[in-house]
Order: sequence, then C-alpha cells, then structure tokens
Amino acid sequence: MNAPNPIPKQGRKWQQVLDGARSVFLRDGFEGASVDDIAREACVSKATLYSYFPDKRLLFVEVAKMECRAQSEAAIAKVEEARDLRQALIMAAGQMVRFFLSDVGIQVHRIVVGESQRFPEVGHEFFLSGPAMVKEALRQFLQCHVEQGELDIADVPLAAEQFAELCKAGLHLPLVLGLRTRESISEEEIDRVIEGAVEMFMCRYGVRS
Amino acid sequence: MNAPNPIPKQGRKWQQVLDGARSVFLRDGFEGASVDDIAREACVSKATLYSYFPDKRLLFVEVAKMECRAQSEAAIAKVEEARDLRQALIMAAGQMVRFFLSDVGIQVHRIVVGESQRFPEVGHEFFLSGPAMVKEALRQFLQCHVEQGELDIADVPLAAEQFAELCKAGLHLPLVLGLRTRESISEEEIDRVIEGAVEMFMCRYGVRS
DNA sequence: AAAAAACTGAACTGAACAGTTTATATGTTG
DNA sequence: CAACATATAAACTGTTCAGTTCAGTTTTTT
Repeated sequence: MNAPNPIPKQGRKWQQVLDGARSVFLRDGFEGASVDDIAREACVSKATLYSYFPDKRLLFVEVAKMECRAQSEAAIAKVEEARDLRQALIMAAGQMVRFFLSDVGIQVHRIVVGESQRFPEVGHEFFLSGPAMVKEALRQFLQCHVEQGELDIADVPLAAEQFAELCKAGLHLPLVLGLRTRESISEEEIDRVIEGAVEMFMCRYGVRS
Repeated sequence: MNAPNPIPKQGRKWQQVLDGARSVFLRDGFEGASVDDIAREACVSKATLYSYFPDKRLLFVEVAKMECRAQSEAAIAKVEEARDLRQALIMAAGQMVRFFLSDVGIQVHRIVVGESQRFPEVGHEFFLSGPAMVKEALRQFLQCHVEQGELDIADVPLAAEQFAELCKAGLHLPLVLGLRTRESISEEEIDRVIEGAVEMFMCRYGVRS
C-alpha cells in the first residue's frame, strides 16, 4: 500500500498549492495576488502554504520555473519531429509565436519583467529555465544544419537570437501592453509573422543552391 | 517683467515635481517608489505634488510620456541626417539599440510592462508616444525607399516591425531581467547586433543590383 | 489504538503607504 | 495694507497585506 502516487515531492498538498498559486498569479499578477487568495484558491490554509514555501516571492519563482520548463520542453520536442529544414524552422517559429501570445506567456512575461528590479533572482531563474533553454536548443539545431551545409552562418548564437526575436515582430509588445487582445489576432496575421521570420532567416543564411 | 521663463506650464514647481518623480521612478520602479520619497527628492511638499497631479499613476504616465517623446524625436532626427540608405539603417539601428540599452529605456520598459495589467492606460499612453511613433517614422522611411526602387518590400509595416525587433537581438532581455549590466556589454557586441540587423534586412529586402 | 505528522481557521501583528487635512508661512498684486 | 494664490510641514486616516501564532482537528504511520 505504499506509493500509489509517485511524486508527492513534500507533504500531500505541495502540488495543490502550486496549482492554486499558478492560477491566481496568472489572473492577478504578482503584487495583485494576495496570499490569502492563493490559499483559498488552493483549498489550503495559509499556515500550510507557508510551511511549504518560505515566502510569496519564492512561491512565484517555483510557478514560473514550472511553466517555463513545460513550455520549452514542448517546443523542443516539436522541432525534432520535422524532417526538412524550412519546415523545422516554421514549426519552431510557430511554437515560439504561440507561446509569446498565450495567456500564460504574456502574464509570466509581465510579472517577471515587472519584478526583476526588486527581485533579480526572479528574472534570473526565469531566464535560465525558459529563454536560455530554447536559445540553446536553437543554436544546436542551427549548428547542425551549418555542418550539413544547408546554412551558412558565421555567428550562430547571434543568428539564433535574431530568429527568436523575429518571431515577436509586431505582436508581442501590443499584447503585453494590453493594446490588443489575443482574440483580435487572426491566424493569418500569425502566419504572416511566422512566414516573414522564416523567409528573412533563409534569405540571410540559407545556402543558395 | 512678464514671462522671463517661457513654459511654467502650471505653477512654479510643475517641472520640479516631474524631475523628482523621474529620478525616483527610474531608481525604484513604480511600486518601489513612495510618494513621500518623490516629494522629498523634488524638494516639494506632498500637498503641492498632489495639487499638480491627481495621483501617483498619472504622475508616472506623465514622466513616461515625457521620456518617450524626447527619445523618439531624437531618434527620428538622427535618421534624417544620413544620405545613403544603408547608412541610414545603421544610424536608425544604432539609435534604437542604444535606447533599448539605456538606463532610462530599461527602467521605463520594466515599469510599463509590469503595470500594464493593473493600469492598461499606462501601457497605452507609453506605446502611442514611444514605439508607435518610431515604427511610423520607420514605415514612412521604408516606403520612401521602396518608391525609389532601392527596396523591394511587399509588407512594409511587417518589415518595420522586423527591423525594430532585430535591434534587440540577445541584448535587451538579459538586461531587462538583470542578468547583465549595461557595462558588461562591449561596443563590439553592440556593433555586431547593429550590423547583423542591417545585413539581414538588406539581404531580405534590398534590391540586388 | 496510540503516537506522530500534517493540516486548519481564525485571529493577530506590524509595517508600509496613498491620499487628506490643518494650521501656518511666504510672496505677489492692486 | 489687504486679499489672494501658492507653498509647507506634520500629523492623521484608512486600508491593504505578508507573515506568525495557536489551539484544535484530521490523516498517516507504527
């Protein structure tokens, strides 16, 4: 009768707290979220919450890391499926754009950026478990295709950064600042950005046959 | 003896308050800055401050707009100096990169992004008086060179967004999140990003002679 | 069933801070 | 001088909220 659940991590309600925190932070932001709200949402007493996480900030860091890991693993997996180079870039761009535009992506971005002055370690942890992972995967992917002679890139890290940046073109900022809503962005608009990014990238670094 | 000072706007201490607010907001962020601090920094009583600005948020909006206007006007002026297309793009990129990396640029960006959930109008005002102005100028500039046959761009707005985005490659995010400091970025690194952006852009949209 | 560990709810503490009010001072203008 | 506008310091109000404490209950382990 031992261990029907594989990862109770600590105590029974660890995950429960994390889930509650996730939904409240994503709804209300960091300052906007009260610890009482989180406890209520998680159906857990405040005392229990504080027995797992030393303070609000650390709780948020955990939520952000969880979210980043999930997303970047999904993205990396998707890319490895594709066969053709151009197709892979389109997949990768699509994955990135869709994350940039998702509620979670926008909200985590807002909070992390907003708090990174007062709590630098928040920004730090986020960067390492999110963007840095994706960029690293992208670098390896590009390097690989350079060696196969399909791409001609002198500065691979820069190229990876450029590609990621191109995927935000015109959509990310207005969404983050609340000038547009997710729903106001059509699939066509998204596709234009994706294709624009891939086209530009291939134009610059593709080997002309 | 009337009007030795041309723009007292309102009362004598309007500018004084704004300057104090600027430096405190830029040092401590929005939540981090207390109104008492701002009043002290501006050498003004709290009551006076509140007689000019209805609340803290509006005060910040004014600071951000002031900063944006100054920057975007400077940027636009710089570009109009250059003769040659490629040179103009390099100037424009340089101007944008340097603003993205400046203390003011980073700090305003942090605050605006962080507060845009709770106070959407902050994000709104910022976007319109900053990024939107620059993008508009960029579009006009590109359109102009398309008509002169130097560039071949089907979707000018997208191209403008892409160019602006390329100027952030690899530098902006780590700085905003506090993983790197302004000083740790060498001039060579900046130049690599600028040249990378221009090279990529010309590769994609330049008319091959 | 007894002991130990985890959890609860509710009340409490302490501090921060936006915004207001008041009583007073300074300075300008007619 | 008198009236008026502007400024000031300081105390006050009211609220919000992170984090603590504790007496008591439930769950798990042995």
